[in-house]
Amino acid sequence: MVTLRAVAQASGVSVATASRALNGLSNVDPAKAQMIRDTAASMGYVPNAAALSLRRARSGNIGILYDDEIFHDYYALLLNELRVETEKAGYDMSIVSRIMEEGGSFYSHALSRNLDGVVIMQADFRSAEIVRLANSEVPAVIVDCDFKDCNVVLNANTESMEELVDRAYRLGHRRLAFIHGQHGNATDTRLSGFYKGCAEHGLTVGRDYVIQGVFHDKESATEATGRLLDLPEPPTCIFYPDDTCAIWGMKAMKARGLKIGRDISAVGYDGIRMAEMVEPTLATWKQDYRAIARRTVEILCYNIENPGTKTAYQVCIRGCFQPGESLGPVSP
Amino acid sequence: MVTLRAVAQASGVSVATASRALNGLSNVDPAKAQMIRDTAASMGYVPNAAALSLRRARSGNIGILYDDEIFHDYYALLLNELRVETEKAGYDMSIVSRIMEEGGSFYSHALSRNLDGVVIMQADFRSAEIVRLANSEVPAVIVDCDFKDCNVVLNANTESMEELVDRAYRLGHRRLAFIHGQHGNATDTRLSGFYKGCAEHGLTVGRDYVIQGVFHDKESATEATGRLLDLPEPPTCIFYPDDTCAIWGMKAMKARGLKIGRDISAVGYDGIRMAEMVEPTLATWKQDYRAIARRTVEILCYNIENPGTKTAYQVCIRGCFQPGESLGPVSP
DNA sequence: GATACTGATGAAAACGATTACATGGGTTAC
DNA sequence: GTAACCCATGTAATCGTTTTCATCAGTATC
Repeated sequence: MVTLRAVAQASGVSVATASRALNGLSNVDPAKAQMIRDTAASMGYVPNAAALSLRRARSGNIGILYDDEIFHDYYALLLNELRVETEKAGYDMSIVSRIMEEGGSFYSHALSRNLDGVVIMQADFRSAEIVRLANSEVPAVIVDCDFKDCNVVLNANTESMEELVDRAYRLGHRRLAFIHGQHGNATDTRLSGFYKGCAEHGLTVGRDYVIQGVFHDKESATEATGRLLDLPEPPTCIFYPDDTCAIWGMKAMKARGLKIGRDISAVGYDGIRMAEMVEPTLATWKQDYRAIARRTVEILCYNIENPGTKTAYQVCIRGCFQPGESLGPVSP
Repeated sequence: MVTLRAVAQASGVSVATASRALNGLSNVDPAKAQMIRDTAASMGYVPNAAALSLRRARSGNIGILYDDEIFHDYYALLLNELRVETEKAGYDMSIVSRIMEEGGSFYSHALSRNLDGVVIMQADFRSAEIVRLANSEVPAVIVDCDFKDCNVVLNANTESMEELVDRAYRLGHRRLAFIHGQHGNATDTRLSGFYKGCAEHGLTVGRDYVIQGVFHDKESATEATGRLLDLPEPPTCIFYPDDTCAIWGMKAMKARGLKIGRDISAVGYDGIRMAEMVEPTLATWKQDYRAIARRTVEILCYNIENPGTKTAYQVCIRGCFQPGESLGPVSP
């Protein structure tokens, strides 16, 4: 590790001058500055991040927090965009999960690591720990969970569900079912959009038509789909908590010999890549991953660069309907 | 940020004693030590990682390096397991991609960030930069590329392709085609396994039956599949560079009215989750993501904890065949 | 009772950078 | 010719830890 001191010695100047030259400060003789920069480059000098971080209480690191299961497509896609944006903004991205907790906490971890800011991407939003972190002095942005007095970037769950219902309605569907995920912000807002959309068209939603499932889960999707299809008056269109569930659901439909898009329709959520790969292609709601990441990092950076001014942005990213063969006109 | 000095003052001892107490060193009065620990806890003291890192030239950070496209399932799954393992080993995981490069390099980035070690997960392995990093004093493990004198964790590409060919052969397939990815370690070793497997069974492989495609790419998979099916004597079984390509290929087959698993067989690679979700399910080679990650981190940690002893482990992770409906007996 | 030893504690250096302040030579102004 | 000023440069403090070394009281040994 070649230090600034070494560069200074090699250049025959003090560390102060070397530092100034390398940082391009004005008050140093241009010729000498160039010489210093050259020697630094030739020696392969790179500033020590730890020293910098110590000196200016800034680490240049942004932490991405989540519980687990990063590999689901939604998270993978989002994470990828977050990485692009954080790097664009000049930060490194550390992903921190829960496993390391042996008495440690997200909050103290953030503090100890000097994380300049954190993105809470997926977590048990009801845990005291998350609440503490979100309301602490550490700049934070929460994705897809509506926290009071915090920066949140939300998906327009209610509006999107409404639009999906509307699209189904306009294709003639009148008996709509919704298999939703575990309760929480995302599910609750989606449910609300679902009911709202139905109400707007004067559709009654039977109690049996709304089933709680499990996000990304094969068994639950298969079972719930079966239960709906067994109803005396089965739905003509089923909404799923996410694309993965929808695809498993479609498998269950096919297994019963139903022709998807004609006998029955299926609608996913998230717009993962698989949606266009399955057959039939899955109609779904495509999240705008790039926009989510961009706004998240934007807000986070603003909070980092303006310490003291705690903001509470509430941004909503809409996304858009992604057509697919799985949603067809209701058969007469 | 509550510092050690503050804790020491509050406890009425020197920072040295406070440090010793918190680190559980023996030479401090037990009662006093407990008192110090209590005050530290009550004040919410957390050690400053930057200071630690500066003091002990260790950051507790492991860097995961790759070019881009982290969101493909293979990388997402691997990344997830890597995270689990690094956290188990007590490290944080930073993902570093290429975008930040504005004259900066992976190598100097690793140096400046005090990264204790790096995993080179995906990159242009021919670039001078990667070669320099891999051969530098920074502990490094390379995944799925065979570097001389470096720690590498490889997939048993040759053996797995051989086994896949053998399985197809035993199902009666005699005309095997291989759409492979861009050249590089993975592709070359797979090709070698493919030819070896064919040779063992005395199969001749026509020049037209081996096509260079593009990893994870829809267009290339579709086009190459079409080209193979248009041959006067089309293959009875097509191997693909990865599952994504195989799935697109299957779509092309279906589009021609072929019944997959009977008229034609398709075999993927990687064993991503989508493989069991498509219809027909995709026969593929399932990577042992957990084992890859475990060994990678294990070797990396060994190198970190034994500085100076540069190892050059060559570990091979086998994975296993994952059956699927897409590979069936050849029709008579 | 003097000497050596032990064990707890504190003072201070060190890690590698930035930066406030001091210094000193050269220029300008009267 | 002297005062005032400017600009380049160096000295040293600082960030929060760990750790070496010194100190000092108490105890054991002869």
